[in-house]
Amino acid sequence: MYLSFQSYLVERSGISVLEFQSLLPYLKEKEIPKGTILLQKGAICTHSFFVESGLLRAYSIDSSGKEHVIQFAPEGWIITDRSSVFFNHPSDYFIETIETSKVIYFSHDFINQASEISSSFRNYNERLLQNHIRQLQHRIQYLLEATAEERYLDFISIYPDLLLRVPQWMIASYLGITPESLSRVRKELAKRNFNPKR
Amino acid sequence: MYLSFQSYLVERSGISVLEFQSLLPYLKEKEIPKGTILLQKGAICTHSFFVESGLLRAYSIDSSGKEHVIQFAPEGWIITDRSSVFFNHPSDYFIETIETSKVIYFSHDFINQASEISSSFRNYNERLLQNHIRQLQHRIQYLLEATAEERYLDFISIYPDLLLRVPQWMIASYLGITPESLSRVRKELAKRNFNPKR
DNA sequence: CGCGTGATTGAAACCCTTCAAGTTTAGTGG
DNA sequence: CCACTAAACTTGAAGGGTTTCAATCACGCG
Repeated sequence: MYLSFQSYLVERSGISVLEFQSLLPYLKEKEIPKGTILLQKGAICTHSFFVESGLLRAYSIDSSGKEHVIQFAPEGWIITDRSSVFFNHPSDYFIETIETSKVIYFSHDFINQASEISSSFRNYNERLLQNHIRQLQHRIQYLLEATAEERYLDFISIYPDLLLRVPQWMIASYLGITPESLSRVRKELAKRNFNPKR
Repeated sequence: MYLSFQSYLVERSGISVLEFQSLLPYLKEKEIPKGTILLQKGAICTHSFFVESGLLRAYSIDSSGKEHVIQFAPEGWIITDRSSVFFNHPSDYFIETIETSKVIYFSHDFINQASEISSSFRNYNERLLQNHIRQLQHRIQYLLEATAEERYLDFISIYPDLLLRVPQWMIASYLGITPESLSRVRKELAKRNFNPKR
């Protein structure tokens, strides 16, 4: 059952199968029903989650009670509150399953141990961090520069597969607009003969 | 002249003075006049910049020609396009001196070499990355959740010292609003007897 | 079948932008 | 040190994009 995570890591990080096997004690796998909260705001995030199947999201709730989606994580993605894990701070957000999902839990110890025994894993982990920064930067750029429509087009070009799986109001939340606005954006695009893959 | 960078690194990263001395070949220092561009959009960012004195900023220019400030870097800060350095991609933005500045240039080789000879430097570097992620996440949260006024108040609580040194239109650009809007926000705050340190 | 959640649509309100003046500030050369 | 100019900041009025609120429609699930 860890096979998917194993082949993922072996392929991406260059860690060997044997090395991975030695890390098994740091892992646990769970099947999580749809709508389950894996991380509560205010709690310290002790684990990161690798999604073997299903779909998760991270979101915050602001002072006026509105949700803001921070990240989606379909199969093959990792989702966590890095800052909370790394700095041992209470988390600012929630992590929840959007679909029933098979999830691998791994702690910071896993990463430390893996970095210890495999320098290529250490490099891989840094690549992950750098990539995360790149992605956050991209999102900031779009929030500063782009209209709702442009942000939506960007979203579907990056995550075309999520269009069908994520409720529209969550996408709106990710884009920083209301569901009503997204609906109007889509209507406008349809009028101009735009057709996302569906 | 490298003393400030040396004591900064020794104190923060736990690298020893001797180790730092051995890294000197990877460093160069320059005095840069105000308004000089250190990194051009489209160029590959080969160096990071430690600010010994003065003030720099990173900014992008969008398709309609508008500037968007990504980061300010006063003395004691590091400014760079991490993604460009790490992935060898053309940079999306510019880095420019707002004031005449004394700047230390260091390449990725410096970081690799320092990580090689000092595990505490390696840890420090990861802390830097994690911290960067935390800060970007915070900014996204504010762009999604907060009004112009809230973003401004957040800005001056985090960077009170920059208020006096950075032209207002650049702060507006950082906040994602027009200079006119920021002016009105400030007027509104003044009317409500709000007084930033000045 | 009916209920609840999500999506759509309309109208009014709101925040912020745009454009177009003015005013202030800062820097430069005489 | 003043005069001049350019840049930065302010202010007003009009406009645009997005939100809010409310009502309606569509659909999946018990």
